Amino acid sequence: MKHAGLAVTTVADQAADALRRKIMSGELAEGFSLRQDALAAEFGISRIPVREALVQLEGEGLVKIVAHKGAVVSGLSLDEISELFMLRSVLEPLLLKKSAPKLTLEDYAQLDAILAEYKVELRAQHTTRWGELNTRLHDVLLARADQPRTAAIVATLLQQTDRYTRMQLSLSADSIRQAQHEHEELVELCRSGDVRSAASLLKRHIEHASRDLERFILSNRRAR
Amino acid sequence: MKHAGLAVTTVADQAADALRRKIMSGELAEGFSLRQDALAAEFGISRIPVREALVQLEGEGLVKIVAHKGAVVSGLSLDEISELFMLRSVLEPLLLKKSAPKLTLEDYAQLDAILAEYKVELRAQHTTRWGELNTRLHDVLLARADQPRTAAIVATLLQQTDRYTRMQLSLSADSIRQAQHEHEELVELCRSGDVRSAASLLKRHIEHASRDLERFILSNRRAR
DNA sequence: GTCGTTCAGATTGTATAAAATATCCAAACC
DNA sequence: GGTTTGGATATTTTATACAATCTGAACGAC
Repeated sequence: MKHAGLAVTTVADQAADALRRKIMSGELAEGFSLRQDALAAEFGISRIPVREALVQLEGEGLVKIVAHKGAVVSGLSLDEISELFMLRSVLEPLLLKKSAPKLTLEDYAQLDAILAEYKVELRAQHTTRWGELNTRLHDVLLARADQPRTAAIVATLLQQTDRYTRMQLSLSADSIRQAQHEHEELVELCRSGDVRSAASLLKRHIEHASRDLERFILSNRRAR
Repeated sequence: MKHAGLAVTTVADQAADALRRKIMSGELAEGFSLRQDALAAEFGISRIPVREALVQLEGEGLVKIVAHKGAVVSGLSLDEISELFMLRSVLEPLLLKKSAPKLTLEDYAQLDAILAEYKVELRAQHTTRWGELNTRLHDVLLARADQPRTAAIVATLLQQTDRYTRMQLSLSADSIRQAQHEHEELVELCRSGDVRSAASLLKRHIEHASRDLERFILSNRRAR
């Protein structure tokens, strides 16, 4: 994935990274209008790299550009969110089956570290960090599958669902504990070599998260 | 899908469409270096819309941009091609299951028309048209699934595999007939309401095409 | 002879300025 | 009163001009 690269070379990429972070963190909410000159002024750059950044992000589904009208932070409908989770529930187990047997000791060390930090941050209520850790965990688990295109798609899906997962986690302590528990079990199953069980747990884990989130959104919508 | 829109509003989008067509038709081969000012001169426009077109196409996986080096038509390795077909074999049956029951009489009329034209063009050796018909058939079959994100992903996959499918079809009369036969059976199964069989045939159809293509590429590679 | 360096040429990336387009509000018309 | 047409404003889109970066080859040192 592009934004995983450490040395960002062009201003447009830097702007894309900055915007991506702001959108994913929720600092820029759904439907927020992204005016080019405002962004250019904010970053201290010209509008052309801003435009390119927006085009990039549109490809990732984070913003929507309408010709001669402007760009807005794209919001997902409940149906779309469910669909993205459905896709994850299909694709991630597929990757896990190929990736799990190839995980190295370093990978497991990383996974353990993530799980540990997750546990710590649980008390601190660092919602932004949760999302990062969540995404990172899935990334590491699936990284060894050696299927770059699938991995890229899954990464985009994770990116798009991340916002909503975080929103939900920040308001439901139960969901957090549940996710943490499932993550630990998942890593343990992979370590023990039980790939089939791990894959099916991963599928259930994603479906579970999806159902939770749907319920959360529906109840929240009524409340408004 | 963006390039399905009829009224293209911006020059950048027009350039993207033109480039897309040229790449998919094979007029611009793998690895071909896309110089910005050359393209700008060719289209009679400035370089900025050319740049945006390239960024868009990069998001679709058709070109690869390296900062300060340039853009090239992206070529796929055999592994990547196989991976894309694998993804199609997973996602397309999923869509078909949801789409098939909702297909209208108009849809079937369209499908029949495509099959009929395919049969005619078979004799005429119009390879470019084959690819279009092939993609269109899959598109129509899956259109009613009402899962826009999945459909978008599949559309991109079709787009990227199309080049290679066409290359193979143009050199193997057997493959063409095989595909035609499977397509006809597929439509028939959908019409009869046997969704499960249709989905599994579709999966086999894609896997079959993939195996054929792999063999073709391998033998061709040795020949060089 | 091989390696490192420097410099010219070409190409991409960015900034500034001009053109095209959509939105909004008021005035005229039915 | 409601609808529509016109122009003013804001925003995007494109073009031109300039700066930064890379590539490749010639040159010299070891």
